[in-house]
Amino acid sequence: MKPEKILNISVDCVVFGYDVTTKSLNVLLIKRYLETDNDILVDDYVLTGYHVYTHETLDDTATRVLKELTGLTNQYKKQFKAFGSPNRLTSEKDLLWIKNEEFNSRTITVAYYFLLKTEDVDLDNTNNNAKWFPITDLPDLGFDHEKIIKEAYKDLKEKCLSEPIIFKLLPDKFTINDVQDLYESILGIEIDNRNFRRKLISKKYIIALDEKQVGVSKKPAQLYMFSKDIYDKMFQKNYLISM
Amino acid sequence: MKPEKILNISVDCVVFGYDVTTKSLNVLLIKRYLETDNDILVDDYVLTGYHVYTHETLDDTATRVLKELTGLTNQYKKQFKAFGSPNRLTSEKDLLWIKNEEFNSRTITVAYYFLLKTEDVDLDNTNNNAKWFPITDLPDLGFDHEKIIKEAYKDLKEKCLSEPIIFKLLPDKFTINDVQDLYESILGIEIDNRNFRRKLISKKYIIALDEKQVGVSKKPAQLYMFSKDIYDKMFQKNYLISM
DNA sequence: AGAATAAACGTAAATATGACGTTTGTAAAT
DNA sequence: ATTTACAAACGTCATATTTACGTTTATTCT
Repeated sequence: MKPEKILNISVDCVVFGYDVTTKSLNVLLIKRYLETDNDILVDDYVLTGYHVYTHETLDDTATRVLKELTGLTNQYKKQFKAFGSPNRLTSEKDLLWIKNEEFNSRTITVAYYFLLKTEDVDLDNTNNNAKWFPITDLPDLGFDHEKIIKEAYKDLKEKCLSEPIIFKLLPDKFTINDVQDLYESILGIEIDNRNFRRKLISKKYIIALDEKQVGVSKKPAQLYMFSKDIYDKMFQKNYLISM
Repeated sequence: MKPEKILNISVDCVVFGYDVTTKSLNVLLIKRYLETDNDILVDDYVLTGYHVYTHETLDDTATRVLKELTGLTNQYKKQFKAFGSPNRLTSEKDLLWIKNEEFNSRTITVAYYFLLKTEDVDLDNTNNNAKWFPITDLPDLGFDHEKIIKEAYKDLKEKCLSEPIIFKLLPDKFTINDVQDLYESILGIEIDNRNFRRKLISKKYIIALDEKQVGVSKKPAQLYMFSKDIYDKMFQKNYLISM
């Protein structure tokens, strides 16, 4: 009962970043481009990913990918799914590209997503042609990366309803409306501001700071922070059966 | 940027089965045994898993594993995590076993869990020495399979709070108390029967049948079924932000 | 000083939850 | 045939949460 052929494993990373000013949930993608004398053969975007070294854990590989892409470490990451359909990479474009990169069988990938602030990434300092795209307006994507992004997004949607991971996407100091805007961006829904406000402020782990927004042209909003310590202490998760 | 060494991939499956009569959530495990003339070298249990063929998807592999283990197809399955630490398989027992089976590098595994009814599995018809163990009383486990089972269980606990997957573990016709017992088994909590009853019956997708239990020595309980159709139709999931 | 506007607060009805006590229907025992 | 045992099934009330709105306040800009 041996496999017919040895398989190759890589880790692909969906990097989510939230831009507070434009209120846009973005994905970081890198440009793929290949041309002959008179033809553009490949011109689209892909996720970053590397092959897994045998001496490292899958988490290590993901961390390495993010480091090389953004220079960042210690960002929230989650392994959300492995993709391994045998015909993942059969489009002409992808085969061309794989030859070009001298890979020979990039079949199975373990996918992670990262949550960070767009402002923490200095795109000019990355060697890759990396660029942010709103999750609602993705470009042409290579391989099966559109599918991978969709699945990551789906997982993020679910996860942000049961855990306070949303704060990983926000600056340390934020307004109530920032949080609401982010929820609305992720879930694609509208939320009543008055009710949302009341509910969020009532949480013990949402701490009002002695600070307000500066440089805004209207009434400046109160700034808050998220206390992971307090959240962890009251960690008796809401085990209500809601179906 | 090539990997130092080609990696091998397998799929391991955690098969959960619920036994309505004993009210026990069980895991199906297979016996691992190896001895020399005067020594027992390996004597424990493991999950079933196979290597991934290049022509099949990961889902296919999982389906194949379940089929060969139980004869069943079309059971609920979920890919919940990939495990790939480089030192997963370093215990003496495991190395011995791997040599014995002529595997040479079983390093990365994509793990699935299945949900089914214990009554659907005919253990006498399986060639493997398969046996059910209560999740609360697992035997000695080989490889890193205890960790994998724990993660599967954790995922199941979370999942059953947000989706009606619990009915995959129950017979088509069940009583309200069956459902409560199962929730209690999975979550390890006690639930007030009167409140649970009220809540469950109020769901439109829980259909009262024109049938009652037979062969019980007390007041026979009303039987119900779960309507996936109705559930799917009212699929506007409870997008409440509960943190 | 006044206008404009986002931030922040308030209220009342409807719904859901949590913690209990009570009644009912059936099989088995007498 | 009546009684008994017992799980199934129903009921109630106080409290908490949600939903759906209207109103006030603080600040910047003109």
